[in-house]
Amino acid sequence: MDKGSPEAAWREDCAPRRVLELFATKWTSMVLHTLHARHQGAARTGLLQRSLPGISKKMLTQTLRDMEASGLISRHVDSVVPPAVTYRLTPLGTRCVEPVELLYGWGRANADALDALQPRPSARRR
Amino acid sequence: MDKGSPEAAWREDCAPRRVLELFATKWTSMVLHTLHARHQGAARTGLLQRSLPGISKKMLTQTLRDMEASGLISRHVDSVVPPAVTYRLTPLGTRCVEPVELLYGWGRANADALDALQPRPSARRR
DNA sequence: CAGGATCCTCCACGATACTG
DNA sequence: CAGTATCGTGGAGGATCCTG
Repeated sequence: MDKGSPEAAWREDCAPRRVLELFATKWTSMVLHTLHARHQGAARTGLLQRSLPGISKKMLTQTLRDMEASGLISRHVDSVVPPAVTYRLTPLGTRCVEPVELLYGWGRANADALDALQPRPSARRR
Repeated sequence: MDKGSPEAAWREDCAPRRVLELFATKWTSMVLHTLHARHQGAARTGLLQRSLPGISKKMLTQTLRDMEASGLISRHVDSVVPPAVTYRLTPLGTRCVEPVELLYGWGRANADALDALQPRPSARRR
């Protein structure tokens, strides 16, 4: 592990940085939060989609795929006839939930302050 | 689109959700981390850019603007002749650092597991 | 029900050049 | 040094149809 860079900051491919980039997606953190806070760490695809207003089936699947590849969740195919797929938080993912929940809680705690400041998240001047 | 579903989950415009979307950007979390962990909560523009390999001047400014609008940081113009602008974490921003640092720490702690799982962050197969 | 395959839109992001 | 303006691009993200 070469950490000798004086001022060179963290390399672009270091693990923490890749983690932060993992969450630089629209749905990753919200899927994680929903899975944990609303479904005790396990839920089927349809339920997840219903729990995430606005997400498209494509993005749900894609996000779940990425999270699975990152070891945050695991995929379980229960049945066969009408496919019943359940996603569960892995131990790794469960440990990762804590920071996200803190961020979420921070948002709730400061909702008023945030509402007062931000007129609209997407309303950027043109 | 029918709104007001009974189990419609969290509304799309609730504060926590907007917070998570705030961090669904490439640089927000990294600017926050850098500002806190490497510069004790205050740094000038140039230093920030040098601390964030790969960021463009445009994105730096834009990210800083958004963070300022969200109350995470404050902007201080020190001099006049050669502009010397310093950005500082606000109390709000400082409290927000904790979750991000946890996420960052989680990445460091599980770097090996993450490296083993993820072949390449940008190499998405379809 | 889960999710692949397609097509398309739009904006996040980057490179460059310019101002004060 | 800090910031803006402009332009171009990739790819995230959405809608729709189709499969087992």
